[in-house]
Amino acid sequence: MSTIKEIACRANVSIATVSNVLNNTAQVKEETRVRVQNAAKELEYTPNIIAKNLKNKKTHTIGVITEDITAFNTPAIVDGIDEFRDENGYHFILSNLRLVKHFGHDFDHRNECFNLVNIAINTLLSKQVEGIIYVGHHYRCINFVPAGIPIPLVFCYCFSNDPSRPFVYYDDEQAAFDMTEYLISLGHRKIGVVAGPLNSTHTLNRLRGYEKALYRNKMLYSPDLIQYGDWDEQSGYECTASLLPQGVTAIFAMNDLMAGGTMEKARELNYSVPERLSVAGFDNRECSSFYTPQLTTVSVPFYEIGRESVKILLSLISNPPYQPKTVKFTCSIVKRESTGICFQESV
Amino acid sequence: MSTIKEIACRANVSIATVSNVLNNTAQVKEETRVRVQNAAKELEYTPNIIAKNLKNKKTHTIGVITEDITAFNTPAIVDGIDEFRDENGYHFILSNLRLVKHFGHDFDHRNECFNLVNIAINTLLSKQVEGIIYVGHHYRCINFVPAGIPIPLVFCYCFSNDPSRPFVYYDDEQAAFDMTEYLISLGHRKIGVVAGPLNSTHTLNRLRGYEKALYRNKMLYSPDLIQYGDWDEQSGYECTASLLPQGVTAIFAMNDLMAGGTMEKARELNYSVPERLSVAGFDNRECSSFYTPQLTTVSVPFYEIGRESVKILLSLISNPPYQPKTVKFTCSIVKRESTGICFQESV
DNA sequence: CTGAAAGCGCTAACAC
DNA sequence: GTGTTAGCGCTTTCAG
Repeated sequence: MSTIKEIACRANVSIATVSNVLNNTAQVKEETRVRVQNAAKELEYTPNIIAKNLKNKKTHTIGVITEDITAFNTPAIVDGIDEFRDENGYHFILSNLRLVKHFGHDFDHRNECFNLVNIAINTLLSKQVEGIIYVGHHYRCINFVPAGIPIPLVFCYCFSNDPSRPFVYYDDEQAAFDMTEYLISLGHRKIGVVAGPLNSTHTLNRLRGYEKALYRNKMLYSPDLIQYGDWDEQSGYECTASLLPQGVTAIFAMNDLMAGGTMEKARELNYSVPERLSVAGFDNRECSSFYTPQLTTVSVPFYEIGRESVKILLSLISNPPYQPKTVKFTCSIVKRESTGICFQESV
Repeated sequence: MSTIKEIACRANVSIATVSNVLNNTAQVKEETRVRVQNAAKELEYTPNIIAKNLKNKKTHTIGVITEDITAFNTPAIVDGIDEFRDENGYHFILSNLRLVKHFGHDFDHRNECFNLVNIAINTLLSKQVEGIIYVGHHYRCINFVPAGIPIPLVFCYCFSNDPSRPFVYYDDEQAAFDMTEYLISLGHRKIGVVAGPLNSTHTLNRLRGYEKALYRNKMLYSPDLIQYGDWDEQSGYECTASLLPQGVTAIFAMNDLMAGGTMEKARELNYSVPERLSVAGFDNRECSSFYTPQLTTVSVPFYEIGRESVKILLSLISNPPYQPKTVKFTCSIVKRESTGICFQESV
C-alpha cells in the first residue's frame, strides 16, 4: 500500500499538493496535477480511510446492531438501511448479536443480553461511529440497552424503555384491523384467531386490532374464538382443531407458519379452503405464496422500516439536539387464494 | 469522547503510563495504576480503535462482500463467518452489493458488476482490511472480481476464474447422487427430475449426480425424464405436468420451491404424495418443513461454509504465501414425509 | 500555486 | 517505574 508521501516523492511535490490534487481541495497547476495523478496511478494508491478519519475526527459511519441476522425480518431491514446510508455517503458497521444462537428464543430480560449489547456498543463507539441503529428480532420493549450513550440511537422494529429514544415500527393493530375487516367484508361473521403467545407485543396489538374491527362492525367478541399458539406451524394446527368445531368460517392466524398449520388441519378435516374456510396469515413470508391455496396475508414493509431508521438517525447526527421521533408504518393486505366469500350461515 | 491525554492530565502521569496501564504492557506501580484506572472510569474513556489501528498498521479486520444479503443462503453464511471471526478476535466489515436489486436476477457477465465489486473492494482496502471473503448468491464462476488484490481473498459459495483463489462450496453432485440413491432404495425405478435452467452450475452438477446414481444402479437414463424449470414454483408445477404422464413414481426437484409446484400439480391430478408419488426437493428452506406432506430435501451447511471460509482466510492472513485451498462440504438428506416406498410397477 | 509544519489518538522505543 | 519523543497517513492552516 503506497502513501501520499511516496506519491509526493515520485512526483516531486509536497504531500500537501498531493492531498490537494487527490481531494480537489485547491487549485493546482494542470501540469503538476497530471504528474501527481500519474504517480498515484503507477503506485496503485489506495487512500487510507483510517488515517483520514483520525485526522478529520469524523468517520461518516453508523453502527447497526442486529439481534439476529438470520431472523426472517432482519436481512430486508438491513438491506433498507444499507441502501439509504449508501445514498447518503455513509458507511456502516454491522454488529450481529446472535441472540438466538446464544440464548435460544427466550432471550429477553437477561443480564447476558446487557453484557452483549454493552460490548457491541462499546466496540462501535471505539470505531467512532456517529450513530447506532438497534434492529430488533421482534417488536417489543428493549430494556437492556445501557443509558447514556453519547451518540444518537434509533430503535428499529422495537422500542426502548427510554422514551427519549426514537423508534421505527409498523402498525400491528391497524394491520390486524384491516385483515379482520377484510374478512368481515367477505361475509364472515365468526372469525377464529390463531394468536401468538400472550406475552408478545405482536399478539396484544393484533388482538386489539381484531377486537376493534368486530366492535366497529357491531359483532360480538367471543374469547373462545381466540386460541393461543407459539408461532410454530404445529401450534397453528392444534389451535385450529379447537376452532373448527365452533363453526368459524374464517381463521386469522397471526403468522404465516401457523396459518400453514391451520390449512393442514382444515385439509385433514375436509374443510376446503377457501370455499368452506377462509384462512389469513401475517408477515408475507416467502412460503406464504407457495402454500396451496396461496395464502392471504399481511405484508410488513421491512425494507422501508430500515430506510426510515437511517433517515432519522442521519438527521439526528447532522441535527442534534435529539428530539425523539417515532415513525409507524402501515402494512398492506396481500389478497391471495386462501380467503373468499362466506357462503354459509355461521352456526 | 476523552483521550489518554486527558486521562494522563487528570491522573498526573504521562500518556505512556496511561497506555501501559490500559494495555497492561508494562509494570506499573499499583498506586498509579489505580489512579489511572479511576481517571479513565471517571472520564468514561473509550479507546479510539481508529488511532490504534493507524499506529499499529493492523486492523484485525476482514471484509465480507455479499452479492445479496436478502438471498436465502446468505444470512446463514454471514452468521457462520461472524461467529468464527469473533472467536478469533477479528472484526468484519460487510459490503452488500445488492446485485439482485441493482440488476435483477440475471446479473452475471455485466460490466456494472465489475464496477460495483471494484468499488466495494477498494473501499474495503481503504479501510485496511486484511482479507476478503466474497459470498456468492449462488454457486458459479465469478469472473468480475479484479485481479491483483494485494490481500488474501476467499470465495464462498462460488469460485473464481482465477484458479489461485481458494473457495469453499458444497458437493452438489454428491447431494443429488445421494438423494437419487435414496429414492432408488425406496424402490423407485422411474425418477423424474425437475431441474433448474441449464446454464446453472447447480443444475449441471446435480444432474450429473442423478445420472451417476442411475448408472451405478444399472438403470437406464431417459432424457425425457428431465424437465427444466427456472427455480420458481410455477415452473415446478409445469414441469411436473409433463413428467407425470410418463409414469414416474418419484420426482426430484432441484429446489424446494419447484418441489412445492410439483406437489401442487400432484394434488391437482390426484397423485397422492408419497403413496403414489414421492417428491424430493433441495435446499431445506424453511418452507420445506411446512409443506403438506413435509418435504424430503437436501440440507446445505451454509453456516459451516461460512465458518470454513473465514478459517481459510485467517490462516492465509497469518500464514502467507497464498496456497490455494479448496474445501467442499457434504450435504445431508433430510428425510420427511414426501417420500416413501414405491408400491407400483413403473410403466 | 506550492510547501512546511502541526496534529488527530495512540503505541513503542528509549531515556532517565 | 515513568516520561519524552517519534511517527502511523492524512488534512489543513499559513507562509512564501
